[in-house]
Amino acid sequence: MSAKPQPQPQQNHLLAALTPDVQGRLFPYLELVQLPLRALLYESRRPMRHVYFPTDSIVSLQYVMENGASTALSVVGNEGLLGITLFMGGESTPTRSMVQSAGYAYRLPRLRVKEEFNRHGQLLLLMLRYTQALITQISQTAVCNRHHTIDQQLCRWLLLSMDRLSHNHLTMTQEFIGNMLGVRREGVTQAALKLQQQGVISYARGMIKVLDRPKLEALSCECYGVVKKESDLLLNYLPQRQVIVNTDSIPTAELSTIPAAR
Amino acid sequence: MSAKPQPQPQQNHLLAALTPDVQGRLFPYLELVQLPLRALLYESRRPMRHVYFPTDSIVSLQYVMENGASTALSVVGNEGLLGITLFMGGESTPTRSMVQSAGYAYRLPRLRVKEEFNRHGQLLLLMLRYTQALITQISQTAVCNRHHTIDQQLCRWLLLSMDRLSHNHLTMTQEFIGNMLGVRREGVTQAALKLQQQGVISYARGMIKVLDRPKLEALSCECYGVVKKESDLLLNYLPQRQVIVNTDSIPTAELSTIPAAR
DNA sequence: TCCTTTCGGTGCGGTAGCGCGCATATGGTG
DNA sequence: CACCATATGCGCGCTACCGCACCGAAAGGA
Repeated sequence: MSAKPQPQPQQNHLLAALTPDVQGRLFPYLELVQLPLRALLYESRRPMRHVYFPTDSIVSLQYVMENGASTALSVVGNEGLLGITLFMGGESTPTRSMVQSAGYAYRLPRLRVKEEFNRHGQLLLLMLRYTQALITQISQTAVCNRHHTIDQQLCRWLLLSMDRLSHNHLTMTQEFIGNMLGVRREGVTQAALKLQQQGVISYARGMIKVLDRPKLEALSCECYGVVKKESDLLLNYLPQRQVIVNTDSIPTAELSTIPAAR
Repeated sequence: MSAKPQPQPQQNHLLAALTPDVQGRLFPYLELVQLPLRALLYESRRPMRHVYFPTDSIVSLQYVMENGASTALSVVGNEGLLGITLFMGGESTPTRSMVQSAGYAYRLPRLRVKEEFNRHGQLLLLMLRYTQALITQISQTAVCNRHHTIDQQLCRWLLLSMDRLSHNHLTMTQEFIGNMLGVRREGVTQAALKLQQQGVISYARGMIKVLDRPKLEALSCECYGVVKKESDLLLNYLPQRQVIVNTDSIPTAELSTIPAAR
């Protein structure tokens, strides 16, 4: 957060994969927004106004139960987008989207998306493909929740998050990870301890560094591999063009934020 | 299975919701197939040739792990269709689809679906809406797997299955349900015993009867309600036309079957 | 500098669900 | 009618995880 980043639409793989003509139509309407940690892009059952394309932020989809406990269903970064409901035909979902790693995203008003969608072109195809990958990820979360230990799930979570970042460290507390996985903080502590003792990660007060990624993958359950493989298969785009865009004074999206994790 | 059923395309809600012109284009290509218990419509990572529209059968999507254990991700009956991957842009998925309650389904060759899909009309919209409902169901499975007891999950499962049948009895053993929920058979036995003692269900050797549905709903976790509500919201179609079609000597789809549950 | 808040580490009793082994009933088949 | 495969019931020890309570250390604000 110290050095000014230089977000550009093409950092998002979906935006980058569009052909110039589609980009020409859409990019003028893109709005760059800053996403602080814990901000909510969508709340459960509230109308959705934009579709978000993360560049260097990570957002997770979660379901919040009646008693307040939550579970993350998937992780979305620069490989994807948020707001699939808008083009799938609904207006809201029972899930919410929370920023899990601060950063930037471009967003497009609902109307523009629907407009472009109705042209039945490239954007439609891309979005559907991405939705398919998302379904795989949610499915695998279900499987993992049923069959695997917290240790394995932590590995999966770290890997999924790392894949969406350009560096090897994550800013999140164990309490936070517990909320994501839907387990106790103490459970995460135990799992993290084991990983640290094995030299796979190191951490301190909300900063986690991955030291040995191959080992992390080995310790993870098959779920990570399945999701990764399927995503790569589905989202194997054209090579991405590089465009340099310098930006300044980017607004923070007017979003509600989760207080402190209780 | 004693009395000959009279399947008709309109028993499937999605087919019924199509306007006559679309029906006119598609129905000539519909093929009625019989789906025996435990038949596999799709196997993991195998090419998919048809889209299936169940009339009175129930099919579940499941993921099979490397060690052979499985978990159901969702239940599909006459409210939906199987093979969303075909129009989402993939050719296969890591999940398989297994018949959970024998019956009939109409199927459409892949090519016809894609053709109609490319017209970007009603079928596209319907399918996307259904996909959204399916995502909700899979998500809720993930939540349920994490947070709820076997007792609650059994209730959810029974309710989801009942909603897709026109009668109040299910033909499935506890062993089978265990495979679906990804839990031990003994766990299901315990849960079923409790339900029977409370007079909510009665069962014997693979035949389960639901005696007190309201109580079943009360004993279920919130997951069932969320899925139901969201589906009703998304799939709230036009009133369905009734057409009587008499059929005879319906072929069984050439499908592989799971041996006996081990 | 002090004080408060946050983060991570630990221990303890309780429980849901697992793996396993075995007993019993029952419906279908020969 | 006899038999057998199948479906269900039950007990036992074990493990992963939970809820709770408490601690110390580090970070950060005043």
